[in-house]
Amino acid sequence: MYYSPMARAATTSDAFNAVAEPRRRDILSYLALQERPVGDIVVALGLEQPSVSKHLRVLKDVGLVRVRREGRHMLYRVNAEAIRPLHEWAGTFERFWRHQLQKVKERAEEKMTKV
Amino acid sequence: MYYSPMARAATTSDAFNAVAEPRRRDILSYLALQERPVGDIVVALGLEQPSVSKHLRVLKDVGLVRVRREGRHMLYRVNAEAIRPLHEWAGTFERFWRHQLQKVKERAEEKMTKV
DNA sequence: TTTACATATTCCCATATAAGCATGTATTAT
DNA sequence: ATAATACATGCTTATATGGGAATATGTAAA
Repeated sequence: MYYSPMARAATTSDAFNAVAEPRRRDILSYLALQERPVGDIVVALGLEQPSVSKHLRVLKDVGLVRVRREGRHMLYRVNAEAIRPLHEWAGTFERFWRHQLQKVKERAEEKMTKV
Repeated sequence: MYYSPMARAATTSDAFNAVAEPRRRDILSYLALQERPVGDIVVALGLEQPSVSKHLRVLKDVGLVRVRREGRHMLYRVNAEAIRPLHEWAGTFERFWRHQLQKVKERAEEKMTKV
């Protein structure tokens, strides 16, 4: 078997790769409030329709959004559950940034008492 | 000026793009515990040394890690503060997945009382 | 059945990898 | 000064975009 370079993981490989694209984060934030048809996203974010459809495809492939049809409209909504892994991974570092802030605070207080 | 397509945002454009690569998340998790030289990461994660150096370069460029030299060793450590934006963005969806879980729970309880 | 509307898909192309391999650069040891 | 150690960087290559433009698909309205 020959060498096959995985230049960069596919955007559809997981939620991390999918949300790396800023427009996709914008779309998710917009959809967070409420289920919406594609056209609304196009107008709200000022993007081209094909571009929005492609981004939605990626989001759907990784389970970050769900769709249902209503007449000519495709109503997309966020599947928040799929964002949890991201939140939890980042959360494993929470105690470290708290610790860093604590040290900054301590130094500030030390400076105050010295005055 | 001509059209210049940004095929995909640079891995160094922000923390979101930097952590999209699984190996870089592995490196961050490994460094979370403690400051480490490059060689330790190579051994611990079983990657090629140039590969680790390049990943560290990306992480450093977006401020996810800091370095200091100690003799021949370059000691890398996590800058947890840079992971916060990620945690906070994902956190804006927390109430939605809680809400989803709540509905699942309610349906389950409804089913129980019906029996 | 045309027509209009809403969305999805295809094709093209410049760009940015990530891994492998080779080589350059510090810094310490001999 | 030379060798060895620890990293960083450069080069090549196959791959996966994301935007633009055009076109296809699906549904409802006339």
